[in-house]
Amino acid sequence: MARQTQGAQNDGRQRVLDFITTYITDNNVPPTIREIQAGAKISSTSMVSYYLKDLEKANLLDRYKRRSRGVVINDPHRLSVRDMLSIPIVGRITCGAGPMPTPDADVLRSAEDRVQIARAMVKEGDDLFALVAQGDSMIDALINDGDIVIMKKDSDVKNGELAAVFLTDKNESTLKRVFKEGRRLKLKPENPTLKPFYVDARHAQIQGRVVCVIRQA
Amino acid sequence: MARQTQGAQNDGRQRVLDFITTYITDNNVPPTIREIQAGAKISSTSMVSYYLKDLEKANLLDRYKRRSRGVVINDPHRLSVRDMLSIPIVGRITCGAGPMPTPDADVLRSAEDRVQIARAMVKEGDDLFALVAQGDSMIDALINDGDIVIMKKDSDVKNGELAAVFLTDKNESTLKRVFKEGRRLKLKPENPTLKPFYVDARHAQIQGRVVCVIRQA
DNA sequence: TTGACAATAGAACGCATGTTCGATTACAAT
DNA sequence: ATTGTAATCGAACATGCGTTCTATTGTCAA
Repeated sequence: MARQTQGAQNDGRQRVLDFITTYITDNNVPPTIREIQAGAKISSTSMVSYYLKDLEKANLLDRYKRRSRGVVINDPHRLSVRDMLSIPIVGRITCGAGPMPTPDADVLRSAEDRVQIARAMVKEGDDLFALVAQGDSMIDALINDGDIVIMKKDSDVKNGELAAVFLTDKNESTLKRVFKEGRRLKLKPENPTLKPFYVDARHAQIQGRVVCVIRQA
Repeated sequence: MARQTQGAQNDGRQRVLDFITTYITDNNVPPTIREIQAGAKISSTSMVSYYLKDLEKANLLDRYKRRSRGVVINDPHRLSVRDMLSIPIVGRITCGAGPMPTPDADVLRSAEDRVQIARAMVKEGDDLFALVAQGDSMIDALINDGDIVIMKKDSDVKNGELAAVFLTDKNESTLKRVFKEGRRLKLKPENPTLKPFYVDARHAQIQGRVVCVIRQA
């Protein structure tokens, strides 16, 4: 059974751990020993050090020795800013007439609206931009009005990837799964109830590959 | 025109700013003056201080006086851990027979798989859980096999919200926009090409509201 | 009780780190 | 050249902050 003091000690330990956690999320910086002492109501810095050593042994946190604010929470679920991407929304897609807006450097930088997504959600983090779907014209790609489509700029895609294709003869863009079949492209709607169709590869121009679709309620 | 030295100074300033930015994303902690000095190749700590004062005046960063590592980048695009949510994936939905898995406390805590999304993406951050769509049975909700559906647990929804409804007489769940019309519910597919249908409110049980749908390529 | 040991205090020690300041150099305008 | 100002340097100074050490108390087992 647990000793009486064990309870008190765990209390202190827990308070320290909790304080550090909330302090980091609030301040984006770990606290100092003395800040922990004050915030977690510990009676002395040596007690904080004592608990810290304990928590480190229990693998609940890591420490950088002799470095100021050198304590990090050891939680696999814990997120860091590295895990997030902020992607500029460069325009709208109608999937109707005309090519879709392509992002140049200026637009990317000046973009006010952005989507934040987890880096884990996409394989590659470069050359990404986002578009807002407009209208019902992309139902067959399972994309609804208002959906945010995150794309990677690319002029070529692998077989079976969902991509934006500009059809020069029809002067319109469309989102389909692309399969190269000799001189023609098979364009397969994302909607499995619809049939694929075929176009001449010379009249099709790949604009980018769909990386992620986000629909907010 | 700019002076010759102006260029050199801006170089230093820029190097300092860049170093701080990358240091923070790498270490989750701002650097010390001397770390900046070494990392940005500045010749003395007083020069770092000089640049820092400049950058602060230019509103590119904020500082906490006399605090170790007391420098923060002032970038509205910059994210912090507060901006993110980590949502447990509690199971799969087939939208076929049976109710969909509902999350109890145990499942939530033990969930290994999680989705990270920006807090800005959802209005409320509590009581969220995620499901992975399975099969093609939710095409009329514009949800595809493998999509991640983020839901808020709730037994009631506002008119017009996309919700998971369990139909007791058919013993199956479905995702539809729900409109209360007296004693019956209008269930409208998210797919605008499909017609809504009606059920008796006594045979329908709302399980939660769809907050966000994420499709990865 | 007594011995062993965890828990606690308090303070001092020493390196880490932000700050300051006088001296020096570089450059542009006069 | 001269002068004013920005840029730079080096070093000292003053805290900030982690660490350590000794002494004391509390608790359990024998």
